[in-house]
Amino acid sequence: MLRTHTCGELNKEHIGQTATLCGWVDSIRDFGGVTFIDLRDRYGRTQVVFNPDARSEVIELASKLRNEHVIKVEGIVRQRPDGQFNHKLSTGEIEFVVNDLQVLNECKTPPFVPGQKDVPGEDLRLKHRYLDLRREKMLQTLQLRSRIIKTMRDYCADNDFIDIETPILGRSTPEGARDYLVPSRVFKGKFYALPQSPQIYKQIMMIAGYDRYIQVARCFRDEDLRADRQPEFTQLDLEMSFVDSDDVIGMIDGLMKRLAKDILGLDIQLPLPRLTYDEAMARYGHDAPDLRFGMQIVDCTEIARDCGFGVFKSTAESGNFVRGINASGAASKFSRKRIDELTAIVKDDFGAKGLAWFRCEEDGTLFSPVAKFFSEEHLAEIKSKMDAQPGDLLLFIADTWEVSCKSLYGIRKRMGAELELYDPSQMHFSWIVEFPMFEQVAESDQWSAMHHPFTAPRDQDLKDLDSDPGKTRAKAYDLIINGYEAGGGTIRIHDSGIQQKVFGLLGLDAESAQERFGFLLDALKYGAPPHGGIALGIDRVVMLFAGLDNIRDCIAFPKTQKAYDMMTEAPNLVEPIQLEDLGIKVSKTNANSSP
RNA sequence: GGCGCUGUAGCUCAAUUGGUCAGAGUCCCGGACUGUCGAUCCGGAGGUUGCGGGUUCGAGUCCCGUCAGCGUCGCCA
Repeated sequence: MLRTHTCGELNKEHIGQTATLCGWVDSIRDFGGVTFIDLRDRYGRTQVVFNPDARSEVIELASKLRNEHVIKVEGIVRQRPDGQFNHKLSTGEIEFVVNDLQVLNECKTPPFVPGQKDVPGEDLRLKHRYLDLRREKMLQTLQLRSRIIKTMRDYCADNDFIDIETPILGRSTPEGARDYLVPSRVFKGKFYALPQSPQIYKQIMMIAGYDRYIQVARCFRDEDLRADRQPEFTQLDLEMSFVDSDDVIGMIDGLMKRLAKDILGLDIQLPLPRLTYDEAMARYGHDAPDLRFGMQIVDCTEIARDCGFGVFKSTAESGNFVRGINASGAASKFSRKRIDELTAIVKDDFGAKGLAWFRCEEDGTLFSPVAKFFSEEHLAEIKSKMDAQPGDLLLFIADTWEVSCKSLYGIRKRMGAELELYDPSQMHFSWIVEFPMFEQVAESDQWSAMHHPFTAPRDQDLKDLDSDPGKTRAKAYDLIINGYEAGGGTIRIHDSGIQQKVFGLLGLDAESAQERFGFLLDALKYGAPPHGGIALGIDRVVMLFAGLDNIRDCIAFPKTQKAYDMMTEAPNLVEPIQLEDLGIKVSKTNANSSP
């Protein structure tokens, strides 16, 4: 080792000792005579002092030091003078007096310095990620990530889970997200697919008798990115045999309790609250609601049915819904202009036809541009149903169930943040359960799997599989943290007969099901135990535990919104010979898309 | 693919309604300074305002296109 200690290690216990430190120059304070340098590494910062009585070569060399040079210093640990302790540093009671200095490597003038107050633009950070990762915040987040994953692994190991790796080069399966494909050189014209998740492999492991499996698994989905979505991401993938929903949920409850305690020092109550899918949609308009605040959706369709406002009345009469939320105390904070902005959002983003609003005045009356279409009685009914108090703002969407859900969810989410209805550091864990097995494919009588085609229906719903597929509820559960889907799982079908039936409903005939999933269907016939599991989005969990608002900041080398790696410039062109080897001819290139 | 925000010095940002608006801090270069820890002080260098058109007497500012980053809808079993 070039060093005897790290930059976060020395303290008053070491006073008088000689030591050698290595690190990056974090800042320089040159007084002509004495010069101070903060030396930084992963572990901390140590103030390094160059005194005027040092050897002249050392002083000469020190005067040439610049930010981010990598140096090695030998010297003596000394207590700082009285009143000059730096309580922000773990090493703040001592300083390191240099006898000898060696510049291990210089640093070009960097585009930005890790210690600067203002965070540089994200494109610059991604291009020079090696500099960005030196920033304290990035270091903390990646350390937090490491601790979270370790806690997950420890917890699973304590519960007899076995960690098994599954292939990255797999087979493309229908449905789901777009696959990332890898061409085969040997089988020209054929492709591997990178796993969207290790779903099928872990089920096979159950059939093989490895009754508790986990994997910290990299997953790949070629879909458009979001703040909480990257093309490659990491899951804690977990599967158990001889279990039902409650067993898996209970196992994850325990994991969340341990994570909250070990990582955040929080005590959370178990069992975590559960909400059915139907309740979540009715109250919050979404299957991953942020439950840190109320502002629940209220259905006013019945009042609307016989009111004088044509939009409301016709909506109710056509079998659609008039629902609203009470933005408590928002009347003064939301000007006419801000309401217009909300209206634009629900129209543009969710296809709503409009946004009706009422303001509850000081005297308790409801003011609204459309109030004139309502009788006193109807206004009173609305006020009572919405529990409107003076200063409240009521917002209504009259539309289909789907549009009203999306719109009100969107508004609620925005208002909750803007009105500061919750403490951003608060953590709320919950489960959404009893998802529908199927959802109707738009404008057709075709069904698609809400989760995936191996999801088991609830036992009491088996009878509906033939008669009323839309009514069947699945043994599916999503873990929600602060309005984010942090994980989701299901109990799987372990009966090949039921599996065939579900495939049938999904429009997969026996032949094509056999063609695509034959190996799984076969395996199910060779003694498959009842089993189920879950996958947690580790990047999202880290994001939430770190209090961040995007997962790029919890990933060492993330990609941009176009799935581009600004540092390595991937994806990129390959040599013609490589394509030739693969038997691939590129017919269309996007010359405009740089670089 | 749609909608929106952003793009000005290496970096972070500023620049009334289109009119000495090319500016600050920091970084960089040179100098001063023996106790700072966001050191301080003096001096200097540094920009074709992302790119391409257009409107105008005049564009960083307005319009159109385009590129990039971000947010979002679609999409993500």
